[in-house]
Amino acid sequence: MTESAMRERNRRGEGSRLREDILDAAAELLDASGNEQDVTLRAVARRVGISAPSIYAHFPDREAIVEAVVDAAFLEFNEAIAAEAATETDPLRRLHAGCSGYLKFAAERPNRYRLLFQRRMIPTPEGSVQRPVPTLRTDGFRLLVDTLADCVEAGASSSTDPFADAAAIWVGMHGFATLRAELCDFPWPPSQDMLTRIVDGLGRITTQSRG
Amino acid sequence: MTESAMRERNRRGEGSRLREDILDAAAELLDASGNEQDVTLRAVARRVGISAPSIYAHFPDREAIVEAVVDAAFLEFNEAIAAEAATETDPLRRLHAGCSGYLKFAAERPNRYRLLFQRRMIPTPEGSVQRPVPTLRTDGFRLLVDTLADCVEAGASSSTDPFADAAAIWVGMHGFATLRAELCDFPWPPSQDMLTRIVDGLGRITTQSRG
DNA sequence: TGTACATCAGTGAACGCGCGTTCACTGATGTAC
DNA sequence: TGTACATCAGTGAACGCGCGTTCACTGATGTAC
Repeated sequence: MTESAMRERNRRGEGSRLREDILDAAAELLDASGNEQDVTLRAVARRVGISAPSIYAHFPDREAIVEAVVDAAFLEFNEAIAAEAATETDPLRRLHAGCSGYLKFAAERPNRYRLLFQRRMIPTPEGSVQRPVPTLRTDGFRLLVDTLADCVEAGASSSTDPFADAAAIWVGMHGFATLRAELCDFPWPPSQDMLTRIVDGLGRITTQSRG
Repeated sequence: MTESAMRERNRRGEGSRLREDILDAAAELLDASGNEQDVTLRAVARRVGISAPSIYAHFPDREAIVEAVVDAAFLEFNEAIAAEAATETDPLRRLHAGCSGYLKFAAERPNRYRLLFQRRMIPTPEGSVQRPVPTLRTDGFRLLVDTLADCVEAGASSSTDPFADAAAIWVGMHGFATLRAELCDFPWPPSQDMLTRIVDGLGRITTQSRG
């Protein structure tokens, strides 16, 4: 990856392509280290093959780069789950498929996943108004609630509070995704086993619906 | 906390008291910031009220301080859970009490909790032997497995694999503890509700055992 | 009881490092005439 | 078709900062005689 040697100046009007390169480099750095603090302006610049100040044409500061990487990661994450869920039509199978996509994303890109839900919150400056959570960051959960509601309607779940039960499933997924990444030596049951335990146990899946 | 002004030199033979002060300061810094990277040698020294090089009499490097704080945190954590569990004799109630202690610790000292299971693993130097996980770090889980096994014996759980089901409960606890700390704005169900969902759902608690 | 001295518990200055950010600049590129 | 020039896409040097770590040191304190 001697990209620095290869990179040549963008042509006129194509300056914004550098923005993409910066985001890609930042995401790669994050995947490699898992530590947000390692995504420094200078490290990103080195990886892209530009000088550090060049970044300021596209991002106001270091934080803005990371923030953009998070948004991109959420987009990928949502798409990965939705794509997996879309392979099934039966609600219960769709629920499992979506959750399987969730775990797959977390297993394949653990550091990217960490970025989504384990990021240190930016301390809100005193007196400032709390920014609302962008819908981008809740799409995955909404799909989960809807799918669980479909399961109830289809008689596959006895849940009386799909929102709360979906929250419980999410909690289980997240716990598994993060602990498995952190404690590789733990004798985890097979991923499919664990998924079934979590989804069926927390989603109040009725026994007879599992043929 | 103008401790720096108050601190005076230890008497002869009491030099090791500084070690405790350093650990306390490091733990406090961590509680305040939640970011392990903020626990710098110099910040710790400032908080204790000593010069930075003084630390080297007690710790070989910065990493060793954090490592010692982690051990101390695990000790506290295990004791908090065991103490809560010890308030009950009925296995199922003991299971709930222990898990409640777990969540309480995580809620009261979220940054200390993060240190336990969300710490970036130290990349093992090439060719070095992997250190075995100290029992200190698995005591909590062992208690969980044993208690769930007691529930099975008492007829309160239909689990056929207490280890795997305990792992699932742990996963749920951890997911709830971390997500709740990270996403304060999410409309979480009450903590007790969530605990019941997780423990009963993943621990295969039989309906009739819940009076 | 007095005193020389070893030891203990630290200090202060300095090192080189990588960082975020600023500033004045440069040189290629497209365009107006 | 040629050329002056505005603009674009960056660069290079410099700033002040806090960091981990090293080194030679200091001054109080307890102890051997």
